[in-house]
Amino acid sequence: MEQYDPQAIEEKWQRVWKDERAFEVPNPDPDELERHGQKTYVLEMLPYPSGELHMGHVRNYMLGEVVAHFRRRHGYAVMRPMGFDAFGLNAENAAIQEGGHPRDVTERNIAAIRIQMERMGWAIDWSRVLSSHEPEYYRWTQWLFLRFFEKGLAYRKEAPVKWCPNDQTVLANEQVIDGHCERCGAEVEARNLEQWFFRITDYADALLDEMELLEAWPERVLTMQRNWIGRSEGADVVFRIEDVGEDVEIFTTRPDTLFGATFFVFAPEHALVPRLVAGTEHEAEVLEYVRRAGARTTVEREEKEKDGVFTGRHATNPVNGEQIPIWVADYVLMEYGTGAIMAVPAHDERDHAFAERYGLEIRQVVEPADGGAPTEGAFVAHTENERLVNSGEFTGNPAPEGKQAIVAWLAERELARPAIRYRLRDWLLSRQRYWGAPIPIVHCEQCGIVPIPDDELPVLLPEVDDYLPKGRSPLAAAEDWVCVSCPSCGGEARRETDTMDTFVDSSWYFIRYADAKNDDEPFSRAMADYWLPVNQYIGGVEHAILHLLYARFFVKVMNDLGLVGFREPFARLFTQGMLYRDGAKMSKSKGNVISPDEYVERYGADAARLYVLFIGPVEQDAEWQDAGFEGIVRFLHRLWRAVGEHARDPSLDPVPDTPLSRKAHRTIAKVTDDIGRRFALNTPIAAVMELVNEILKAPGDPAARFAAETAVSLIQPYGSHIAEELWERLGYERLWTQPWPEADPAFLEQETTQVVVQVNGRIRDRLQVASGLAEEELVALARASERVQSHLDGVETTRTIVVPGKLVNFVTRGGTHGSPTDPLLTPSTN
RNA sequence: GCGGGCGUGGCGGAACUGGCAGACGCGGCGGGUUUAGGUCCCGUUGGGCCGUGAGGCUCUUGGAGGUUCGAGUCCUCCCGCCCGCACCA
Repeated sequence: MEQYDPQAIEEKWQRVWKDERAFEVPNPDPDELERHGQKTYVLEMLPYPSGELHMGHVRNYMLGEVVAHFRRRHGYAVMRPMGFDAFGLNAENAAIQEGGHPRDVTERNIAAIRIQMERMGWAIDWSRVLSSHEPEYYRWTQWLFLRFFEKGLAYRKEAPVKWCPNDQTVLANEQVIDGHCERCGAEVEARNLEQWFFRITDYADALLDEMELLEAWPERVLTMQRNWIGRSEGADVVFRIEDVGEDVEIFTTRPDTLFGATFFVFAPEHALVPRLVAGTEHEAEVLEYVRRAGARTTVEREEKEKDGVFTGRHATNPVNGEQIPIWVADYVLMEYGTGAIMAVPAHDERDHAFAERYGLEIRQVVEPADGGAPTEGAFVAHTENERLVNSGEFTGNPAPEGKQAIVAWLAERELARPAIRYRLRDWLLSRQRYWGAPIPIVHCEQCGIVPIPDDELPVLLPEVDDYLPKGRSPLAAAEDWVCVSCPSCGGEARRETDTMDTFVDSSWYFIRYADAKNDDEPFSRAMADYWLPVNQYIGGVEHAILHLLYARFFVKVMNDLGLVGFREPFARLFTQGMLYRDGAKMSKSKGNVISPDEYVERYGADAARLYVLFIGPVEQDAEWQDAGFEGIVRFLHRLWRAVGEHARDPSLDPVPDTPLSRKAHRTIAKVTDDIGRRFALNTPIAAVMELVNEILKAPGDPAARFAAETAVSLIQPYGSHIAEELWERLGYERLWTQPWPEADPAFLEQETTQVVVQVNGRIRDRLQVASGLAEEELVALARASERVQSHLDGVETTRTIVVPGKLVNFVTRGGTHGSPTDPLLTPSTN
């Protein structure tokens, strides 16, 4: 048999798959959905076409590849589509760097990635391919925006927003990490701007509660989303400021500590602050403080020691009428709650630090239920069981009851009500950038904000000479495009010039795949409901609170609008680990990417396909190591040789019972369990390596051909080309359509098994014994062993543990620290 | 600080429900093929001690305890690393 030539066979099979449309899955006839067989939807997150694929991508897509092949060969119709997240800053910045028009650069990148993907031989249904920058796609993104707008779920308002001075655009809260732009790392600035928002906060509870509908999501991702949504239960409480005749609401999660509120704090940005001090001796000092605080960045505010300034005013604590001093301090944030707090220095670390610094009263009002002497002026952390002290008529109550009682008491006087607050903010979706879907809105002097009628969609992205970011949308420069007549009154109007955040595009693409060619609607509900929710979604954990939260929100809204019949987009989520190199995440900006191209060119796609999975557990990060790659290349050569040596052997039926046929069946069982149940994709490769090694060591085994066929069949999801070629050389056709092999239990059961014999838990011998041997006989055999004898000589056996088919353990008097028990033979509990 | 994860040979990792620790691969060592190097093939490979030898004993999964006949696996405490969240009232 000739040498293994990956280039030749890979080209050959890729052509066959293309010609035969091997991985295209047509949609069923809408009237015959029930008669359709089993189907499944496997999806990996779509790439940004901001460059070419690197090995990190290859690893990601190999996950879906193996799952898709595995399920297809289990008889499922598998939809596994692919697309390109083509709009947005990633692609646009790549275009700016390369110096071309974003469309040209993006489309060039898409073409290059598609070639790479086809060269990897991935079983993708290319008939459903989509790209979010195409009018055929973003037309429906705009259409969906309008549905949201009609329901009041997309709205425009002026608000303090995060501005990235480098990317020259506003950002969503989710895109700000530690005060820095998620994309470019520049420190973000606060600005007051009129922007478009999605009302995701209306869905905060649904996003939390409906996590129960998810079949399998990593706990880590759910936790991140829970933290991000940040639901807190407590109460809004009114503090009256008599001096200026104002009632101010604050939010607290601990209304039971109201008796410990010894001062009151406003955020510097709070609108009431200037009025509070107007004309007083404190005015200059307070306004100066407010000015300085405004100049500080979020990061500076956090890192410095807490400071603030007294206003000279007092607020009334509603529970006891006490007049407490009002301060202004920038550790209180305008963005959360009401921008004002009651300070309870005895039980809040931040308030405590502040009180210590300025000599304010610290009054303990809760204590652990099991007593403990209260220390004057100390910070007392909250505990599981605590009760109120120094709290008037509420003293002695356990904290939870005290909380309710105090709120109820205040509510009767209209001074408080139960309240729930979220950390989650509405999703800021408008961007002052060129490369995105235009927001389909016009601004009319007469009618205000007017949506573009559906039949005028898409609103095409205009051509402009200069698409570089300027701080206002480059679309504004396309004067002809901007000036339109109002769809409502026909008068003069101007188009909205902001574009949509690219996360809008990717919040519904997974439904479009189900009906990708539909020109009349974004997708037919029948097809969407047929394929979705996605059975297995695969992607990086970096999208835990951006894409994955937005997509869930979109689906809930679409469900409420009657567009789809499901509430969650992704039933099962798998987050794969990152591929590192030189200790850093592989990324273009760090310059440490490894392109699959040179490896594919030299060793073939199959070697790369296997190696990215063999490197370690897919859910864990992995460090790229060139050295290990050689091992996979050698294995493929061994596989080629092992199968070649037996390709002309007769195919025996039934397969003889030999060591090799047994090994083959054990391998089937392991690989099937690893892929199907455990989602362990590295160990199946090791198992097939073992099988191949044994074939090479036992050339005369009459089941060698069967073992070789098995190895080929099991490695097919990984090394699809070599497997297909060898399958053909074995005299068969189209392995990708063949049923997955089944392990025959008769071959799994060994005639003899190895039993470990221990004395006091230490291994003294290993015995080959007949399977299913009675316990008594097994013990007798074990006891008869010479090596065991030497350890049992002259000592009394107090106990004998038997695990059938596995182990015998003799326990002797004084042999272990455990207490000896009477019966000579103790049946094992496991 | 809170939440999640991880810690196993020289390296990547295996051991899924407590039952042979180190599968598989890399690297190393020895040998074969080769004019030579590389490739390729075969063998071997956790540490220590004893034995001329076959072999035997013993230690070992970040550390210390515990449960158990038996612990990498379960429990408690500690150490280290990674990730996420964090003046959220």
